[in-house]
Amino acid sequence: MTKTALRPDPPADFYRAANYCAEESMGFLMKRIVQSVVYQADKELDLHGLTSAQWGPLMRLKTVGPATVADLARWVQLDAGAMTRLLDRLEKKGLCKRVRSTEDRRVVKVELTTGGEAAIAEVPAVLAAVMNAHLAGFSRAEWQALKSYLLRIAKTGEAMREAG
Amino acid sequence: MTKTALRPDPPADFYRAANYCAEESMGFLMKRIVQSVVYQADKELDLHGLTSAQWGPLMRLKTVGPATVADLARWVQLDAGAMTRLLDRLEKKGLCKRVRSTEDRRVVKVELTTGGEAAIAEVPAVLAAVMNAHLAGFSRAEWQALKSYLLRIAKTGEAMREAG
DNA sequence: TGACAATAATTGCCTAGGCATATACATTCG
DNA sequence: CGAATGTATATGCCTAGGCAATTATTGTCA
Repeated sequence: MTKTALRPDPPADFYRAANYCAEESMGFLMKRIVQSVVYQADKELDLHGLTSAQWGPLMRLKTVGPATVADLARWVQLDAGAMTRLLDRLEKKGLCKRVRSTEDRRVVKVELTTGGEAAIAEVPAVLAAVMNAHLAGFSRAEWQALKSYLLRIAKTGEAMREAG
Repeated sequence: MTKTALRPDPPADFYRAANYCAEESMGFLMKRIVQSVVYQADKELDLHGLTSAQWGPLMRLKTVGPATVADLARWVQLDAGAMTRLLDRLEKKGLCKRVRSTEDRRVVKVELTTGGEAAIAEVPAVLAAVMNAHLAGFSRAEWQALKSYLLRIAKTGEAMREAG
């Protein structure tokens, strides 16, 4: 590793305590946007019997195949205990099933059932539509810029969490 | 109103159902970022006895003065019932107090107490610091661009909600 | 081997939010 | 005036997440 890799960029100095205004805050705006996106997506997907908390893990299973409880919890940034109970609800609905691993009998592999596959069939289309709707008026270049900003911030946040 | 004001921009077509990828999704990234910001802010503010749900309404009271339950609920995008209970907890801690209005005896004005003022004293500094830390490496121009993107998306989302 | 630490999942207890409903008050309209 | 309707807040019931402790299993090391 080089010196620059070890030294991340210093914090910015855009926001000041003295004149802090929520409406101009990146966090505040993003929270509103996320709420709006979730609300719109939920409105569509409720019809398929899925809540906003539930399609995340199912989609993950669809893309990466069977996964452990811990994997899924990390993916949706959820407490392991909460994930256990979320899987209880999903399993009760027959959307996934738990299989105790034979190599390591501590771990449980979670698999998507055919019912689960059917349940999330519409999810990508709904998410794409909701996202596109929120980006009305954006040029492709603006969208790319936005995405790169978000990726950078997410990465910085992740580094902060790892550093403690 | 002009014709253009009546016709909002059509949805974008950046995301497609067929190759939808969560990691590239605006919503997914923003959710992660918000979680990171809230986590970092909470870590600091827990020391002052405040949770992430609690400083929002208190800050609102600080900036706009006494407000009604409905006002506060709208501000933090919360159910009115949830806000009632949140205020119960805040009042029990002595951070705010409810005053039944005399003009309209249905409404309750919520006021910040001196204890509440003290509790949120550090909030703007903490939020500014957390936000700045997440924006490490950003130029002022990039930050401005990001803010304008977020404002546009938030506005579009709000319009969608109003339109139903 | 056997004690001990580490890891995966689960469970209990707490706070917390959404939705429907209840209660109290206000406004409107016949 | 008085019934109907609307509005502000509060309450009950449900789902849901964070944290700490528990259980079962695996790995480590003297």
